[in-house]
Amino acid sequence: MAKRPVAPSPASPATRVATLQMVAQDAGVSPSTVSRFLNGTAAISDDKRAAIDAAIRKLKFVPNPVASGLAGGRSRCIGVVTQALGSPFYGQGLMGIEDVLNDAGYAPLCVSGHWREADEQRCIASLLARRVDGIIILTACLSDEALLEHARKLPIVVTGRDLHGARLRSLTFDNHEGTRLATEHLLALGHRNIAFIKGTSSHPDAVERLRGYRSALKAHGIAYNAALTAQGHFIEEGGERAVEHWLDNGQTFSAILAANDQMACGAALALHRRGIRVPEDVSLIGFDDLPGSRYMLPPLTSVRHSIFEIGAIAARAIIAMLENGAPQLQAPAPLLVIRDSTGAPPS
Amino acid sequence: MAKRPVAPSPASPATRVATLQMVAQDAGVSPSTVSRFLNGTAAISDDKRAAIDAAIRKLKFVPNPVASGLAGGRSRCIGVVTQALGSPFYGQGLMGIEDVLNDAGYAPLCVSGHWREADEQRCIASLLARRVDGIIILTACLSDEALLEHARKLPIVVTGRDLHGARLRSLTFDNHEGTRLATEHLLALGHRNIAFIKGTSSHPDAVERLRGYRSALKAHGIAYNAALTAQGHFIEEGGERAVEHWLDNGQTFSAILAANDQMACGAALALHRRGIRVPEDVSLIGFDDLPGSRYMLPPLTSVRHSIFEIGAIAARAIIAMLENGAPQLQAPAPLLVIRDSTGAPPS
DNA sequence: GGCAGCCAAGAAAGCGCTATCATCCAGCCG
DNA sequence: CGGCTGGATGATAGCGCTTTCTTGGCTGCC
Repeated sequence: MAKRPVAPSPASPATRVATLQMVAQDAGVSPSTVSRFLNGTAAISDDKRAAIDAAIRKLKFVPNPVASGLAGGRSRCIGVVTQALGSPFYGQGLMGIEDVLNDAGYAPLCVSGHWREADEQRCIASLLARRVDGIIILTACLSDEALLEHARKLPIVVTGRDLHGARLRSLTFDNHEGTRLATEHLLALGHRNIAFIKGTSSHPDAVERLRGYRSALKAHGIAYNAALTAQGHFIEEGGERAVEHWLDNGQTFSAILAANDQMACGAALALHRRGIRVPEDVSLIGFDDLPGSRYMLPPLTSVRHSIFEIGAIAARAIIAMLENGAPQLQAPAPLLVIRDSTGAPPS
Repeated sequence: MAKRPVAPSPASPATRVATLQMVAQDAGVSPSTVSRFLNGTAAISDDKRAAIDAAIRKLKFVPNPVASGLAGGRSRCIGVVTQALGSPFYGQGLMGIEDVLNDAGYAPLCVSGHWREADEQRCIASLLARRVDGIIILTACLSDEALLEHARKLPIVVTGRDLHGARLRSLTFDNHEGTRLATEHLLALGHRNIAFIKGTSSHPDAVERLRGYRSALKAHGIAYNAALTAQGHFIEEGGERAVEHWLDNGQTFSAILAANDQMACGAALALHRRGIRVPEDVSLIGFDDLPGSRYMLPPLTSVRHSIFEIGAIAARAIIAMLENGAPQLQAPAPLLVIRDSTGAPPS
C-alpha cells in the first residue's frame, strides 16, 4: 500500500515499542484514524473504533508525547518555574500543581530560578525550547515587561504579583490582609511594641506584608518605629540576626511578627539563646504556616494562606487557558492560625 | 537547491522561532553540517564553523530538544522519581540532581510516587513514554524485579537500596553506621536506657537504622528492649505518638534516637508538652540533619548524610552511564553533627 | 602519474505523530 | 435522476532534527 516501510524492523518485535503506525496496520485503518481516535478529533464508526481499541490493547501502545509535541505543537507539558526545588514553602505549591496537572493529563516540568533573574530567564528559555504548552511561575523575579513579552508566545500564570495581559494571568494572596490580621491579633492581646522582620524588599510579597503591619499599627494610632523593623531576607538566619540586632541595641519589644515562618524560626532560636521565653516574655508570629510550624517549640502562631491551594488554582487556571475556558483565580483568604507562640505581654 | 520549501513562512519573520534549517540556509551550508556543528559529531572546516556560529547568533537560534529527541532518540532529559515534591528531605536531593544535570546540559523531569507502588509504576511508564534518557529513583517502593525489568529499557540509578544489574546502579548511604554512631554517642554520654523511634518497616533505610542501633547496644552489652522502640513512620506525628505512648506506659528512658529528624521534631514537641526538658531530662538525636534541624529548640544533634550530595552523585552516575563512563557511586560517610539536644543523663 | 584512502560536506530518509486536503459513498432535494 | 452536501477515511506533507549514505576533492604512496 504505502511506499514507506510500514513495519519498521520485523527482526525485533519485542525490542521496539509500539507506534501509532503499527496500531493502524494491526487495526486495518489509516494512521489518521488512529490519531483521531486518540484525540477525539473526529467521529469514528463503531467497528473501526473497536478495532483500534483492540489493537492498542494488544500492542500495549502508548502514544509518544514527544512526537505529538513535535507534530501538533502540543506537548501536554506545563513548565513550572519555582525558586528552589526543595524549598519547604514552594515545595507545597509544586505538590498542588502536580496533583491538578496529573489529573488533567498534563505533566509538570519543573525548573528553578534560584531567585536570580538571569537564571529565571534561562529557565524560561529552556521551557520554551522544550515546547511546553504553558508556564506557571511561582513568584517570578522577572520584570512585568519580560513576563508580558513571554506571554505573547504562550499562556502564563504567575503568582505573587498583580498583572494581567492577553495570555497572562496572575494570582496573589492577600499579603496585606495577612500581616494586618497578625498585627491585630498582637494588638488585641495588648502588645504595643511590635517588632517586624521584613522579607527581601525586592519581593512584592515582602512589601505588602510590611504594609499590612503598618496599616494595623496606624489603625490603632501607634506610630511606626523603623528601629523595630529589620531585614531578614526570608531565611532563618535573617530572623536570628534581626533579633540579635535588636537585643544588642537595647530595643524594647514584647512581640515579633516575622514575614515568614522560616525567619520566625530563626528568631525563636535567637530568643532561646538569650533566655527569653516565648510567649511569656515575647510573643512570636510567623507567616505561611509551613507544615513544620506546628512542631516548633512552642508551636508557632502563623498566617495560613495555603501555597498548596494556590499551586492547584494556578494549575487549574493554566489548563483553563489552554482549553479556552475562563480561568478562575481567586486566592484563598489568609487565615490566622493561633497556636502557642503568642500571648499577653508581660505585665 | 532543495525542493523542500526552505523558508517556511516569509510572511511571519518574527513570529516563528529560528530552526536549524534557517541557520543552515543563512550560513550557506547544509542542515547536516549545522547538526554536526551543534553536536560535535564530526570535524568542520573553520570557515563553515564561523559562518554557522554567526548565523546562530544572528537568528538567536536555540535547538529544539523535542525534535532532536524524536530524531536522535536522545532527549537530554532525565526522569527523576521522588516520593513527594516538597518533602523537606527529598527536596534536597532534587536540588543536588538538578544542579549536576543542568551543568551537564540535561534537564530533570520530576514526578512523584507518593510512596505508592502503583503510582510509581505509572510515573515510570510516563517517563518512558516521554523518552527520557535515564531515570534516577530516589528511594523506590518498587520490587527489585520491577526495577531490573525497567533497567532493560534504559539506565537507572536508584538510591536507598543495594541492587546492581546491567544498566542499573544503586547508591545507598550507610544507615547502619549512622545510627550506630548516634547510639555510641549517647552511650558515651552515659545513657543506658535509649529509646528508638523506627521508620516505616517496609523501608530498607528503616531496617538498617534499627539494626545500627541494636548493633551499638549489643557492642556495649546492653540488652535490646523492644518496649523501648516504637513505629513512627518517618513523620512528625509518629514521633509525637511514640513519646506519648512511652510516657503513658511508664517507660523509663534518658535518651531518644529517632530514625529521622521529622520524627525527632515530633518527639521534641511531645516532650515539651509533658514538661520534659531536652537535653537536661532526656537527650534527643535525629537522623538526616535537615536544614531546619539546626533551628530546632534546642538545635538538634543529628546524623548527616547529605541527601543533596547523594542526589548529585546519582546524577553524575546516570550521566556517566549515558556517556559510557564508569559511574562512581560512593556515598558520603555518615557524620554525627553534635548540637544541643544531647547531654549527659540526669544523675 | 594514477589510484586507494580520507575527509568535509551534502542529499535524503526517517523519528512518531498531527493536520490538511482529497476522496468516497450515502442520502437528499429539486 | 444527477448533482450536492456532508460525514467518515485515507493519503500525504510536514514538525525540526539526526544520521546514514554519497559525493567530490585532496593527499599520499608505489
